[in-house]
Formats: sequence, structure tokens, C-alpha cells
Amino acid sequence: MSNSRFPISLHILTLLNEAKGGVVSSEYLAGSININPVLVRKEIMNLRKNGFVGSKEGKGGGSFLAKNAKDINLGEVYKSVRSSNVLGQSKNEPNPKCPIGRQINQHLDSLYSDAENALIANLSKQTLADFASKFE
Amino acid sequence: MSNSRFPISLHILTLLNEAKGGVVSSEYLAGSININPVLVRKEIMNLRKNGFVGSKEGKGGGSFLAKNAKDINLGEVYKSVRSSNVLGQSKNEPNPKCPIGRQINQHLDSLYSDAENALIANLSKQTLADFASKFE
DNA sequence: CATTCTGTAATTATTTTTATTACAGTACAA
DNA sequence: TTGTACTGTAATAAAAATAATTACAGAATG
Repeated sequence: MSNSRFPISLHILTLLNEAKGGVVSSEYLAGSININPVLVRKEIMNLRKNGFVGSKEGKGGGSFLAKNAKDINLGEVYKSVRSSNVLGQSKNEPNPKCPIGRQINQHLDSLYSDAENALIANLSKQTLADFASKFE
Repeated sequence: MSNSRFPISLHILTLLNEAKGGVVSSEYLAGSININPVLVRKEIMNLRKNGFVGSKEGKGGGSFLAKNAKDINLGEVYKSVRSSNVLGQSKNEPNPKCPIGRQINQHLDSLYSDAENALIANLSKQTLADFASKFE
């Protein structure tokens, strides 16, 4: 993952938190983040699927926090946007004739998985409320 | 970083370790990893700059481990290839007129940095020797 | 001095990520 | 009941990042 889904999601959540339960349009969110509104809506779709936010269609619509900020932990947010491993996917197909190449991916995967768990554990120490409090 | 510098470097180091101090050509390494030899040489350049490997030009040349595998810890290897933060760089330029956007990058950076330290600490628990022993 | 390597630059191809365009559908409100 | 302001979503295009390829000078060896 070298895209910016995690920072975008966190940015959205922080803005929604700021809105204190109020409804915010994707246009507005995109303006603050300075990215395309469609990307924001896609990210919101994911956040909604994971229960972090809700959204309302139609005029005056937009999205809002669906949980108390204290109940959204950053590790969960990370997991919701995580697509491949942080350390780079083992998408490579090493030479199966090489005794190392043949089995390296499985060892890399287990190494990555451990390391990523440490990262998630660290993120999980903070909630959205903790993060947002830094902006006061 | 969504490239595969870390897995490539680890693969190289593992193969060199297997060679027990012997010299291995970039062509051979590339063959096992199944990537372009030039990419291998670039990665070796970096590994060399960081003291992990040495290399020998000319006929019969190649590269070799410059340290005992027990003295190469994976956290150091990670740091040597790390270019931007694992969680996605704050390369975005949020709207400076927005009170959140204005300061989010600094908060994201500090969050990332903490989380990445946890990841590095985890990787640092293992040396190349530990990793390579899995292939026996 | 031919051969087999590394080192490195330059270019091209591929893949991934992001932006843009477009439009159907929903809700509100006059 | 109709215009307006949104979301949801697909399709496409643009941009950026990554990897492959080509090319060749220079080093070490036999």
C-alpha cells in the first residue's frame, strides 16, 4: 500500500468529528483534504461499510460519524483500508527452481504479518478522540 | 513505499548468506528473484552503502555478505530501503484555509513515525541469521 | 586481450494511483 | 411537482510511481 487511503480516511474522520455529529458533504471534505470528491465518496463508502460513518443521500445530505470518537480506534481504521501488506506484497514470483526462491514468499509473508501486527497494535493505542484532540 | 525494495533486499541477503561468503553475480540473484539484474545491482549498491554487502568488479565478480548474518538485523535493513513512511506519505497539500487541513500533516507525521517505530522494533527482533535459518 | 562481470545512465513499458466526467437516484423545500 | 443539492457508482483519462530494458564504459581475471 503506497496509496493514501489511511491518511484520507483519518482526515475525513477528523473533519466529521469536528462537525460533532452534523452532516458534511463530500464536496466540503474534498475541499479540505484537497482531493477529488469522488475519491472521498469511495473512501466514505468503505468507512460506512465498516460502521465508522453513516451517510444521507439527497439535498442537505452528506456523512457523519456513526460512533463516538472514543470508540473508533486507529488500528481498526487502518485495518479497514489496508489492502496489501505495509511492507510490500510478495507479488513477485521467484524462480521455483531455486531452493530459496521457492519458499521465500511464505517466510516473507509471515515476517510481514508479524511486523504489521506490531504496527496495528501501536495504532490501536489511539482513538479518533485522541487524535482529534490534538487540533484543539 | 509500495515498491518491493525490502523483499528484494532480504531475498538478496538470504541468497548471499546461503553462499557462505562466496561471491554471487547479479545475474544469478536476478534469476532467483525473477527480476531484472539492473534492479538487483541498484539494490546491491544500497546494501553496500549500508555496509551489509561488498562487491567485486570484473570477471568472477559479484557480491557477498560483508557482515556475519547474526549482525544484520532486519530493522536495519528495513531502514536502509525505507524511502517514505509505511503508512503513506503526507504528500498531499490540504487546504490551508481549513483549520484541520492546515495542521493535519504534522499530526499524521508524528502518528506515522510512532507506528513505524513499532514496526521497526518488531523487525529488529530478527537477524538475517534467524530469517535464513527458516530455509534449512 | 577476450571474456565476464559491475556500475550507471537513459529510455521505455507497465502498473498503480488519482482525477475527471457523467449520470441515475434520493431527499428536501419552495 | 419540480428545481436543487446531494450521494452512489461506473467508465475513462491523466499522472505518478515502479520496473524492465538497452546500452556501454570500466574493472578484474585468465
